[in-house]
Amino acid sequence: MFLEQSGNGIGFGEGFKSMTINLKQLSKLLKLSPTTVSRALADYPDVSAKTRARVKQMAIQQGYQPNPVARRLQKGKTETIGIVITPEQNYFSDTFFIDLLSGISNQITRAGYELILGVASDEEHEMQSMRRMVEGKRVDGMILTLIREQDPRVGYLLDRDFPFVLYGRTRETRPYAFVDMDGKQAFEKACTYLAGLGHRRIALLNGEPGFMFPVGCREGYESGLFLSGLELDPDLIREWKHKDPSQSSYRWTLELFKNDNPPTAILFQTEAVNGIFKVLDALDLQPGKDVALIGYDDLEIARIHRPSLSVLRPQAREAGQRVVNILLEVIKGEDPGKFQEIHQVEMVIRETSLPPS
Amino acid sequence: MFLEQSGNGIGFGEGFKSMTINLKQLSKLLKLSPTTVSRALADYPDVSAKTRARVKQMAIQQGYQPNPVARRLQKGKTETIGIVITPEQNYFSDTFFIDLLSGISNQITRAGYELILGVASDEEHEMQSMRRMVEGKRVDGMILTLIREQDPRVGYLLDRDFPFVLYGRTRETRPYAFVDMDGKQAFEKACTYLAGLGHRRIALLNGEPGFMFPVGCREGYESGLFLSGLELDPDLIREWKHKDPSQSSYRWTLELFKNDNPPTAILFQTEAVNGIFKVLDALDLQPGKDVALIGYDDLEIARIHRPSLSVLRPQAREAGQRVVNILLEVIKGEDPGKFQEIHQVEMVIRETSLPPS
DNA sequence: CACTTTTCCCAAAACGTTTTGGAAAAAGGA
DNA sequence: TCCTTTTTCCAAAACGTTTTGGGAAAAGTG
Repeated sequence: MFLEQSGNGIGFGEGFKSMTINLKQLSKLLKLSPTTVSRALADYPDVSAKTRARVKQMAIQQGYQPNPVARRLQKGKTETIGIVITPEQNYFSDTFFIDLLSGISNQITRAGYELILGVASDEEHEMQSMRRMVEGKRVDGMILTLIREQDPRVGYLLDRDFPFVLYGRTRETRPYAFVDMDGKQAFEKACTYLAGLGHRRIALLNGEPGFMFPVGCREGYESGLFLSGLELDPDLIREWKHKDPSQSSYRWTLELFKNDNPPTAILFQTEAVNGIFKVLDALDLQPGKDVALIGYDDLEIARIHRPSLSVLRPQAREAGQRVVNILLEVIKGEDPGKFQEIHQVEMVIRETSLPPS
Repeated sequence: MFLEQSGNGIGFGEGFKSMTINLKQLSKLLKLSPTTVSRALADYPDVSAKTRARVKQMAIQQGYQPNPVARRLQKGKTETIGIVITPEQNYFSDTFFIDLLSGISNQITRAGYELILGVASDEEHEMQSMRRMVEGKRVDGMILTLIREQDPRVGYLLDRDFPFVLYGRTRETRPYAFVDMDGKQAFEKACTYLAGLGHRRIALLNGEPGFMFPVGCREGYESGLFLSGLELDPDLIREWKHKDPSQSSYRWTLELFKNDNPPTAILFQTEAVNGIFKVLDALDLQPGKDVALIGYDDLEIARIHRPSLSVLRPQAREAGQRVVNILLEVIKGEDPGKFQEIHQVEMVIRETSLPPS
């Protein structure tokens, strides 16, 4: 046996397993009861300052760390939170998502919790993976991303009073906790900015229908047009469809320019970025000069590209941290309805947002 | 209190917490001892077929699932395996990595295990995150990716006999388990293929130095040249440097064509894909027609691009599944040295690998 | 029928913590 | 000095499983 081999020759000498000391052994070393040692380490007031110091010093010296599994059993908590990702939406390969995940992970670690990850190929497996975590008592709370307008996961969790926080929002009347980016404000701001530069034909390449986020973006776009005194032209709006290859971001953008009266500016979601650059290249249009562009998400390519791309920049890391902090509160028993945050999105003006030529 | 509220009004009636039944309650319902119920569910032979059936039926009816935390404590295993990702390397946004992760996750779930995820910003935090998992007794084994030539993680884990499997390889003489892609064979194959088409100036845009994978790729490239009777021109080799913006894939590719005698074909790693397309566009060179291209990883863009991109396609999902199966064996106590797999990489010829014009 | 074997079940211990409910010792008050 | 209060510690129970080590009943065997 590979791991067990070094278990215990003479008492507990060397090797991996024996490097790890438990509470009973530590208390024996200190000639104290496990109770006292446990309470000393947890800073209970009913242990004297002197012994507390002694205990802590010995704990450090011996490299004692309480066994998390045992603590979880006793405390009746898993100290674990779950998330399920769906690689099908290429959403996942956005740096934005990595930033979100990074914020989530770091905050969870800071709290002494664990993040368990499920990878699901579609909606059905997504639900299945979540149910396994929830009903299998594997997590204390769930984080949900990529929220749909009608999202069965939210109803499921609300029905059983299970703690969760959304990154995003859904159509649900019961109160629940969420952190969302203000897509409406962002697109409104970008739209009025472009209109302020003199653009009159502003297109929107929006995210996939069915998801909640594009709804707000469209509202912001329409509101931006209205505030600028511009008419809405339905022909200037395109929606990404992930499953439909005939709607690839390339063809999608191309159609826009087949218009008799093509746009002079484009607002777009991340999904469109590759297609847009290719189409502009193909049509020999200079980004910024011939067509103004403002994208969503500050991808690496947006900074590196020449001309550099103006973008709406969500603070994904910060949002991830907030999601975790809120979830921990909800797990503690706080009312989830108290935690409904809408974060502002910064607009970063670079080189692709010039006035029309 | 939000979650606790429904705990126990009359015995245990309704609400989330009470939906979940434990072994003792189940055994009471069956008028059996917890021992027997536990053993019935685990298919021990010392419980009669009749009662086993009765137990299983009741378990299903009551939706009983053993509390994983309690089982872990008793079994002395966490039933959990850990992985740490580093978003800094933009490696992580490859669909390849998602495929790998997807294979890993699914296989782990199938085994009834859990995958816990750490996100680290640099090498130091990577190590720190791993140590927390290992020394904190939070996992039974580790999966390592993005392996460097000298990788301290491997020595650390070997030193304490802790189970782990590498996706990739490193320079380490002690035996350890790994699953690696045969980059050497892949690049040799691609190189000889291009040479066979008549190309004489074949460039290599390789991955970041310090990592192990590009080493094999370069070997394969050199071996491919040799087998085809071509001379190695150091000027046709470029290496990606993530931290150095002056070495962006764009400038990187551009340099290649500043050569008096530019390449007629390019072999490249994923990191280069954006830069290559941009440079070719800028120089007005048609991929395939003017310059033959074979990339690594079957990214979405490789299929969608016109002309579609010939690639070397690693089977990341399958590799992820193997990694998990091997790790489970190693955790069981099998000798890790027995598990050293090098997987072949398929070459997919599409439209960018034509003879020189 | 008496003895052995097989079948079927279970009480108790164990995993490593934290919490509960004291109890002994020290300190304070009269 | 005696009683009360505070300080400091600890034994035992609990969390929900699985494993250990039988033991009673049923089934074979002669």
